[in-house]
Formats: sequence, structure tokens, C-alpha cells
Amino acid sequence: MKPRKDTPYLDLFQIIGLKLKKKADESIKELGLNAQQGKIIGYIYENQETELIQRDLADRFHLRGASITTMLQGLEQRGFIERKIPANNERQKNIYVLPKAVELIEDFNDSFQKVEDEIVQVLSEEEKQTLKELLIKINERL
Amino acid sequence: MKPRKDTPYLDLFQIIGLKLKKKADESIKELGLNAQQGKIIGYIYENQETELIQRDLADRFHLRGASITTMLQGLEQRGFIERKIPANNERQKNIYVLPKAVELIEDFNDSFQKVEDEIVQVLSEEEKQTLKELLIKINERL
DNA sequence: GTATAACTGTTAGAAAACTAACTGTCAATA
DNA sequence: TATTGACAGTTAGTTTTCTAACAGTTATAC
Repeated sequence: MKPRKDTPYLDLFQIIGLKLKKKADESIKELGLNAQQGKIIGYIYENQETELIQRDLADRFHLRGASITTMLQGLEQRGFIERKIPANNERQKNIYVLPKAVELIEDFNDSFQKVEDEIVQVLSEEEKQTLKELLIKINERL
Repeated sequence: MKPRKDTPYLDLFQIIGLKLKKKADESIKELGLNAQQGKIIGYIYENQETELIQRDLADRFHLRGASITTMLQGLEQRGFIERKIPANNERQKNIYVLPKAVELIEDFNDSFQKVEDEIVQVLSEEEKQTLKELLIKINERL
């Protein structure tokens, strides 16, 4: 007799994801931004030499174009980033971080690192390695 | 020299969580509800004999009380559930599913089971077991 | 026994995501 | 080369979550 309902992986990923989002948001709240904004600013900082456009952010963070527009408008108005239309393609906007954001990036990374450590603190080195491999495999096929 | 930024577990959990949420939403979209609503209806169905109250749902699904209120108001207006104030405590509301929701529960479960299978399709039985243990361990301490 | 604190749920308003429809630009093709 | 389609981003309006402030009920403490 098969169980009527049993989706432990779906449930665990959902709950862990939610807990992590809340922890990450909490950890950088005092900086006036949420975790998503912090992650995106960090990503822009690391990729701004490569003609980064909004489309790239939508792909990397699995958000819709419209969501990226709204988020970047907010970050631009608050002076964290700027967007420039490149000479060779007027459809696009290249994205750059401004000094006000650069100042915060180290704090973001420290905060996110603490959450990262919390995730795997109960695992041995071997378990950590196994987990990473399994997660990567799952993510690739999903 | 330590890496300036490296949070693979946080990133993987975030991305996998988002992908799963989208897949689960998509899989029951035609029933006129989203995955969260489907999960909650299923949970109410399985626990309605135990004097289930809104507080319990907030705890189980890691949502705020206000979010549960709004969601249940919607489900009640659409005839999926009902809420009754119990005789022994006028602060609370016990929650029950109505026939209209019961009809859908099997479809929910089939849909969620398909997403569940997608998650672990690339893993061996042994890997699945290992993953489950690791996820449970992480979730407990988070 | 009364006052205070804790608990349960609601409301109002904000934030962050979404879809659908749109503008403007560039690329492909016939 | 003119048209058609694809692409990048925006806007408007909706949904789902959140926080903060609140009302009413029950439990605790003095």
C-alpha cells in the first residue's frame, strides 16, 4: 500500500529555503536592504566589467524582467547603482555599482557567510562535500 | 588566501527553492490555486480532527499570522474551507475543508508527487537516502 | 479578585514578486 | 530594402507576503 502523500524532498527544500531567506534578510536588515538586493549588488560588482545587462540578472536570479526593472529602479533612486545605455545597442542598459554600494559589499558578504556557515555547521567535511555534489546535480536537471 | 565570497549552499538552496516553487505552482495552476494553497488544504484535510487552528498553520508553513488570515479568508470566500470558533476558546478558529476542496486533494497530491520525482530522478536510491538525512539534519538546526 | 501579561486573530498599508500589454530597437528574410 | 519577428526594458495592475498596531479572550501574578 503506497503512502497517500509523501513529498519529503519538496517539503524540506521549501522549508529550508524559507528559513534561509528569513535569516539572510535579517542578517543585513540594518544595512537598509534585503538579501535579494544584497546578492544582486554583489553580483553586479563582480560582473560590471562584462557589459552586464538586466537580462543577465533576470537569468541568474530566476526573476522576471519586470521584477528586475522595479528592483533596479529602486536601487538607482537610492544611489546604489547606475544604468547606462551602451553606444552599440540602445535596447540595453549596462549596470554599475556606485561607491555607496561598494562600501556595503564586504558587510553583505560577511553576513551571508555567517548564514552559509549555519547551514552546514552540523555536517562533517565529508557530508558537506556530498551535499554540495547532490545539490549541484539536482539543480542542473531541474 | 580565502575566497572573497563563496556561499554555494545558500545560493543552491535559494535557486532550487525558487525553481521548485515555480514548478509546483505550474503543476496545479489549472485547478485555480497555487502550490502554497494546495499544500495548506492538504494539511488541513489531514489534521482537521485535531482542533487545528490558524496558529498551527503559521508554525507549520513558516508564515506570519496575518498571512494565514488573508489566505484562509480567500479560501473561505471561495468555498474551499470553513472556520468555526470552538466553544472552549473564543480567541481561536478551528479549520475544516469543505467537499469542494476534498475533490481536488488527490489531484494536488499527484501533481506534487510528480515534482517530487523530478527532484530526485537523477539520484540513486543510496544518494536519495543520504540527501534526505542531510536535509533533515540541516532543517532541524536551522 | 483584579490587574497585567500572553495569546489568537484581524486590519491597514508596504514591499516584492508576478502577468500581460506595450514601446522602441535590432536582426533575419524574402 | 522593407517587413516581420525577436529582443530589452517599462508600465499598470494583481497577488502574496510582510510589519505594526489593534481588539478581544484567556492565563498569570500579586
